[in-house]
This record gives sequence, structure tokens and C-alpha cells, in this order.
Amino acid sequence: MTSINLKQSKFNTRQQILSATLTLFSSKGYFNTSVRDISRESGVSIGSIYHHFKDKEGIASSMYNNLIEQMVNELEQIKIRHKTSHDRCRAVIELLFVMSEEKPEEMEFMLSSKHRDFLPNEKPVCSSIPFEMMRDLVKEGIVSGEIQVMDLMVASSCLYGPSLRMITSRLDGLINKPLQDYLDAIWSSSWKAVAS
Amino acid sequence: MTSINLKQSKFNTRQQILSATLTLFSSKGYFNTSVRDISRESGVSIGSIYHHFKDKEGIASSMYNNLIEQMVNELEQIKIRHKTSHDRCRAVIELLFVMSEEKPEEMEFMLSSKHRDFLPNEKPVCSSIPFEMMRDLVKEGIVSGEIQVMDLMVASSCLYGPSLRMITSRLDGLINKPLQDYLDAIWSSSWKAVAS
DNA sequence: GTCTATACGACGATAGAC
DNA sequence: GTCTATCGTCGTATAGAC
Repeated sequence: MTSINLKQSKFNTRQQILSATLTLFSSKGYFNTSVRDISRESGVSIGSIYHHFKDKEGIASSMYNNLIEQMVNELEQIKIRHKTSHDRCRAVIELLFVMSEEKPEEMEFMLSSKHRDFLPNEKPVCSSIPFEMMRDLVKEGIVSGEIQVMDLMVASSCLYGPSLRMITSRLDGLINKPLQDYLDAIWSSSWKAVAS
Repeated sequence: MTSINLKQSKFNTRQQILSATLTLFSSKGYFNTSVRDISRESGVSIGSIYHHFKDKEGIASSMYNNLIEQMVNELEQIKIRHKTSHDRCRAVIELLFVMSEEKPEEMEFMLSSKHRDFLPNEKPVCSSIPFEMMRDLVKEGIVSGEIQVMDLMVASSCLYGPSLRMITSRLDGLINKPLQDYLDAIWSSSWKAVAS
């Protein structure tokens, strides 16, 4: 019993730290957040933080990989729920739109290409597993004949690029309505660009 | 004569600082570059740097606005050289591709949406004048009838989004061939998505 | 305008008691 | 495992001579 409590306690502290870190990095960025800030926000002492993580970069790395993993889970759900490439890719875009509306700062953090500035050993976002999975959906569409035979990067950029741009514009305050309002328009145009 | 030399000297020092700053920020990022680094790289002493600029942020701001201005000039050239929206938008994408191949790090810096982390008073990239000019080209295309009547942000995202995604992928090392090789494919698909 | 020397604070990280 | 106290470093920015 005691050992279970201890394990839970350890787990909770770790999660508290990671959760506070996500909040702070998303809103202020990695370099504008000190370990002291994380300690304050999480209610965990600095010493304890360094007990759980090697250094500040270790915290960032853990937190980032958590995000990636969650994203992978969502994408797997989509593969289960939808069968055609058309429906799956559309569902991916809808997912990204919903996430952008619900947690804009986390989305901004996740899409930012600037992780390399503080996680030099991490792959850039677009070569991460989620983006790879997204490209796989396109590849399957080409194989099945739903999508024209063309370069995979070109097809993926045409299918997802417009939506990702809409997300960036929304996060930058250039669009005032929720992204879901544009889903049909964006999707029908994007699909038109690659459909057989 | 003396006064001219002094003025030139001042101008050169300023430019040396800005040029070194661009190099360093592009390769290592704002937060990983110290003013000492800028001093070393530019060959200008710290004291002199602070004579020309209020603070580190001031250097970044000047450098960033220089980049924006150069971009505006290029876009104006395109408006002069091409007449239809179709040709102008295509030329814009070609310009971005060429710039990405010639100065990848500067391009990465310019497109990064993370300027807010160190330039909180600057508009985000997509609301900057160059992006506004790019959207204007699309708007004129809608008015002239070349492009379908549709939401301007949707149309712009469909036209430029795919190419911008290709650039990001190339900068992240996901694409091995020069972007120019993809120009025709990307453009014909992108145009198909919005053309009347 | 340019330089050297230096002030001063904040940061990441550690030591060691509990 | 968690905490407080503290160390050493390095960053930005300034002072003041030339």
C-alpha cells in the first residue's frame, strides 16, 4: 500500500511539473520561463524538480514527447473511425482545428518550428511521428487511387498546408471566427487540388 | 568631407552589427546569441553596439524590420514585372523558393512565428506588410475574376499554404531536392484549388 | 563614436538537512 | 522524495577614458 502511494505521489509530482511547464512554455516560451517559474507554478520545489529531471532541457523534452504521444493517440483513433483517405485526412484537419480553438497556446507551441533552439536533439515537428502518420494517410490515398499519383511531399503540402496556414493565421489573431466555420471551404478546395 | 566619412563610418558600423546579428540569430536563435557574440562576430565593441542601439531587443527589431523592407521591395518588383494575379502569385512563390535555397537560415528566421518571444511589440509575421501584400494579390485576382469568389483568408491559405509547407519541410531536411524542382507541380495544384 | 572595464542581477544547477 | 540555502556563471547594460 505504502509503495503504491509513493509511486502515485511520484507520478503526480512529475505530472504537476510537466503540466506547469506546458502552461508556461506555451504562454511565455522556453527561454522566458525559468526553473523558478516552474517551481512556483507547479508548487514543487526546485530541488524536487531536479530530482525528477536531469535539467531544464530534460523537462522540455519530456513535456514535448508527451504532446507528441497524445497526438499519435488521436490520429490512431481517426484511423479506426474512418476508412477512406478522404475521410481520414478531413478528420485530421478537423482535429487540428478543434485543438487550435480549445488550447491555442499549446497548439502554437506544438506547431512552432523553433524547438530546435532549445531541443537540439529532437527532430523538427514535421519529421515527427504525427506528421509522418499524416503523410501516410496521403500515401494510402495515392495507392488506393483516391488521390492523383504525385510526389508525396507535394500532395501532403497541398492537402494540409492550407489548413495549417489557417491555423497560424487564427493563432496570430488574423481571423476572428472559429476555424470550424472554415472547415468545409478549406477542405473542398484542398481536396480539389489533389483528388483524382 | 570629414562629415561624410563620419556618416559613412556610422552607417557601416550599424550595418556590420545588423549583418552579424542576422547571421547569429538565424543560426543559433535570439536567446542563444549574446551581445558579446554579436560583438565578436561583427568586430564592433559592446560599448559601440549600445551606442547605436538601445538594447538587444532594439537590435533584433531593427534587423527584423530591415528584412521586412527588403521583402516588400521584392514584392513590388514582382507587381511591376507581372500583370495577372496568376503570374504574380506564382512569381511570389518562386521568389520564396529561391530565397529558401539561397539563404535557408534567414528564411527560417523570417518565417518563424516565434518572434513574439523576443519582439513582443512586433506584429506576427503573417500580419506583416509582405503577407498583406501577398493577400492583396489574391484579392485582386478575386475581383478580376481569375480566382473564385471566396473568403480571402481561405483563398490565400490555399494558394500560398502548400508552398510555405514545402519550404518548412525543405528547411527541416525532409526534402532533398531544391524547391524549384517542385514549383510547377505545387503551383498547378494550388492554382487548381482556387481558380475560377 | 569607439573602446575597456566593470557593475549587477538572474539564471541553472547542486549540496545537504529532513 | 522533498525541501531550503547557496554557489558559480554568464547575461545585459553602464561608466567613463580616449
